[in-house]
Amino acid sequence: MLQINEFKENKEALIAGLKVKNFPNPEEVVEKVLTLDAERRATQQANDDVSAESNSISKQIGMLMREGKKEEAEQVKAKTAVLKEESKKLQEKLSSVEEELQQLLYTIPNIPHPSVPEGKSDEDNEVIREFGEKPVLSDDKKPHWDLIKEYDIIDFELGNKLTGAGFPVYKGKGARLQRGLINFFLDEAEKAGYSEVLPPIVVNEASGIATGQLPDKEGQMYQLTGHDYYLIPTAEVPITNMYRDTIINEKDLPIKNAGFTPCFRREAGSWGAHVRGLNRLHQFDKVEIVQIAKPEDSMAALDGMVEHVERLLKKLGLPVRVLRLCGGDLSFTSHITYDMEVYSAGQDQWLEVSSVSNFLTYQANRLKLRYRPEGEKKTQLLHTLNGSALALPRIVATILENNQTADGINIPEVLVPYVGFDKITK
RNA sequence: AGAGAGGUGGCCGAGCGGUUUAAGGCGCACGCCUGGAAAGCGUGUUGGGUUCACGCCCUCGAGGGUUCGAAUCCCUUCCUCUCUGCCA
Repeated sequence: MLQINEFKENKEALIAGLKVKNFPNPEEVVEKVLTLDAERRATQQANDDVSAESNSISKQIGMLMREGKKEEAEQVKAKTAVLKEESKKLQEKLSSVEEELQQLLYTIPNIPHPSVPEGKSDEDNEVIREFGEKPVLSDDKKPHWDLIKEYDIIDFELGNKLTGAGFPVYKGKGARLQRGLINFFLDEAEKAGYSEVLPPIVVNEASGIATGQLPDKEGQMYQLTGHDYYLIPTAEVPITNMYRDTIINEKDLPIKNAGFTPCFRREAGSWGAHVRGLNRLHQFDKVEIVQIAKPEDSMAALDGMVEHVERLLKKLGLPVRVLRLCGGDLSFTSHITYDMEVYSAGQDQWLEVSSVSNFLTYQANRLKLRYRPEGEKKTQLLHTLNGSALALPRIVATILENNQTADGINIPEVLVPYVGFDKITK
């Protein structure tokens, strides 16, 4: 969530930013935050004063007791009743004001970067780069949902039997391709300086709150019964939360981690032709990259992450376009996001395969993730960033569709050592 | 899962109702000493709220309670260790 300081110091910029994000009534909400904060401070101060007084009385009683002056002690004790009453009231008020402020802050999204274009939906996203050749396929080209049946490499019906819709079974060369891609992505991340982690795919409530999935987006996650545990929608959640409640040494920054996990999304309500086959699943595999950077370095770190993802896509030989998301399409917690889409020739569609974002201190504030700048007394919040590098299903779909030939599907050269074959045939 | 023992500062570890303002040690930082170093001596060393600042308040796993006063007593909860059970 945003820091109170941002409201005090950059009120106008903040209101303008909220407008870009299509947040309703920003002026009103910002004023409300400032009012609540002033109330919080006043109440806190009043309560502290009462505490100071009762502390001093208690010490006095202690001293009198030690000296054996019981009657005097009793007399002083009588004074505390009023203070107790007062303190109780103030504390109740304080926690209700704090709660209200907290809840309000939870509803306020992150502020977009100045370069983020205005806009309502994904149609207003800005294409900033395009590269890679679209393949020229014969007229009998097929979408991947036909190809996977033809070559028997991914089985949706079998997944239906085991679980339900959106949980496919990868078989034979399909499974092998999946495993090869994961290793390829992890190796490339390692080469780019990301240190590998393999985190749990089940997380608790505190983790969900810190990265912004909770409160209110629990509908998107699968929850375990009997626990406040959730299946992760992305490795961002466990990896970023590794640094919850920590103060990082400046010399250890930036922190760069990469991790492979399965991801689980309920995707309630989405249906239709554009989500056929591998385009949208309830369980899918993804390699995620995460960085924790000093504020002054985070935008450069973001560029580095985008470059890394672009390099992967180039190596796979896929046609790519890079989008800068508009205010309306930007996620709740994001300051700026670049989406990478690949052109999937069999279905003639651009598919999002990566989303790279800088969250500034928005997550770090909930995470209490800080460092102490050289020579400073106070700690400072860090910036968190993450990106998919990459999400597998749509990459698989595109590889299959774009490399289909009459006698099989060619595997991109860079993957051949990883999968152990260069063609998928019948 | 059952029984028992525990969770105290960067780390070890004392404290079990009032000079705790958390002893003592280790580590770390700075200073003195030294030709230089080691040793020794001295000072500092959780995080947060509020304040121009001094200060004040909160923080002994977390949350409640008892009390004038809680690290200390009571309840709830989470976690760790040992034994038993189960198990890849």
